[in-house]
Amino acid sequence: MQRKWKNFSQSFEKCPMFNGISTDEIMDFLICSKAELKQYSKGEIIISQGEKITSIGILVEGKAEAMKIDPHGNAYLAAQISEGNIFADLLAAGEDRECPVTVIATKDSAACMIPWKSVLIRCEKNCHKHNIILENLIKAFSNKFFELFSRIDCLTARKVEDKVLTLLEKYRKDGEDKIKLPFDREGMANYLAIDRSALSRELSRMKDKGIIDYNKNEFVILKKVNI
Amino acid sequence: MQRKWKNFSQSFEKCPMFNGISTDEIMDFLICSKAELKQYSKGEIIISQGEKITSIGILVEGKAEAMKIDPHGNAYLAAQISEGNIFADLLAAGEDRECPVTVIATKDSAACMIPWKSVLIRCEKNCHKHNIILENLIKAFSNKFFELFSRIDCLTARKVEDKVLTLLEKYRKDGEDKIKLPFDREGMANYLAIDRSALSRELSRMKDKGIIDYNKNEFVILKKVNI
DNA sequence: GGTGGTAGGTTGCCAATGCAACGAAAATGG
DNA sequence: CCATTTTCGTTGCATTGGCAACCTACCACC
Repeated sequence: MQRKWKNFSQSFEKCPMFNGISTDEIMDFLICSKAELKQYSKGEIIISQGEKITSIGILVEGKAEAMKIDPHGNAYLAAQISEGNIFADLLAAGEDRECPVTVIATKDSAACMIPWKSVLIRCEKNCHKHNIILENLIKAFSNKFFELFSRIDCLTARKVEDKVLTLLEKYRKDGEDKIKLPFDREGMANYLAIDRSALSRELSRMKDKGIIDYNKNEFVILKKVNI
Repeated sequence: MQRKWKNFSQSFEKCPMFNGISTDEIMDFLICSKAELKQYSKGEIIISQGEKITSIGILVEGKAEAMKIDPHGNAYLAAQISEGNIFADLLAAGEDRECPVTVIATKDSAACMIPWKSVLIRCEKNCHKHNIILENLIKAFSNKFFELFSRIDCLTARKVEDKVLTLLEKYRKDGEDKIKLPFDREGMANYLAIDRSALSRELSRMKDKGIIDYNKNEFVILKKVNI
């Protein structure tokens, strides 16, 4: 039984949920919490939009994407899920909520599904690692929340220029001039909910005006517009 | 000691954090968790942008607003906090995170500040109500998360018409035609990050085109545009 | 080296929408 | 019940940005 989890120990170790937990303790927890292993072929649906989920998932192998269908029927990318990422966590932790996205495996994948109840309820052995895991999870919730929150800052700016500057500020590391974004242009445009060509145009304009400089996905803010 | 909390029992009772907990048990919890009462005059700052907070707050009296300063120095409203609302919860539950907003009392107010550590750590008495409170809080986290998530759906629509329709769908209750929004026009425009007059214009247009009907903040979707 | 594919810059066009200003209607306060 | 304030709709104007089409540079693969 424990064997199957061992194969994926690397994924578990990089999962923020298990920060500060030894590999052996992780294995103990997985057994104690009655986690299940599910496997998916490339293209297979892991969770459908509208479905109700009571287990949190950890992607232990492969890659997946959360797609959202808008009212016009267009599908667009809501999130990428890589090895070691947690998914469906806030969904399972909520009360009887429908999944707002469809999660699809983009490679052959495996996921570890952990019943939310067994995360929440202390196991009989009262293992104190259990507490740390819950605490880690809650921190992950907080991070996900503030990630959305800061995206909203970008989205509520009324002009492309302001959206870009807000985005750059968000990714600026203290003391560093270079800002490296984790997007290509199309990803950046999607994140900001604007047209790719309009973004390109505006970036050029901002470079001409001397507000920013950039090369591929590395940016520098030259001129503080305001504070 | 317990006296001071009694004055605010109504606020605690409507706080989702204490769902299913009796008033007496709430009082026990507040003492056990070393909660503190803080009072603020109208206009006083409760939390400053950039501050780090380790206690979650419950507004037990008055009213407050979370204001955000954008890069141009404009302040805008990020959230309203009424009696019985929890605030700074995801902030305190995160790790060492700076508050992204400034919280200001808009009336003379009182807040109960509960150290996050004492929510997370089981008290020595191992009171099982403690678990329910934590579970309630996590559900509240989930709700706040999905609230943001669905706002992003509205914000990422490229046209005002789509933003409006997405918003209406979000507030539509199953089986009811009338959709009542908790905004005035200006609030609605802010939520959707568009100009108020542009919203008014578009609403009129949509009424003319027979897509929706409305009266004040009550709306009806007449024509399904798509699915 | 050639070839096909992809990412990203450019541009023209025009509809969408931000902005400002105004007026009407409704709500509030005395 | 009147006066004041607030909310909401309307409109003209200038700007913005979505869309489509095209081009270039770069990369991978043969």
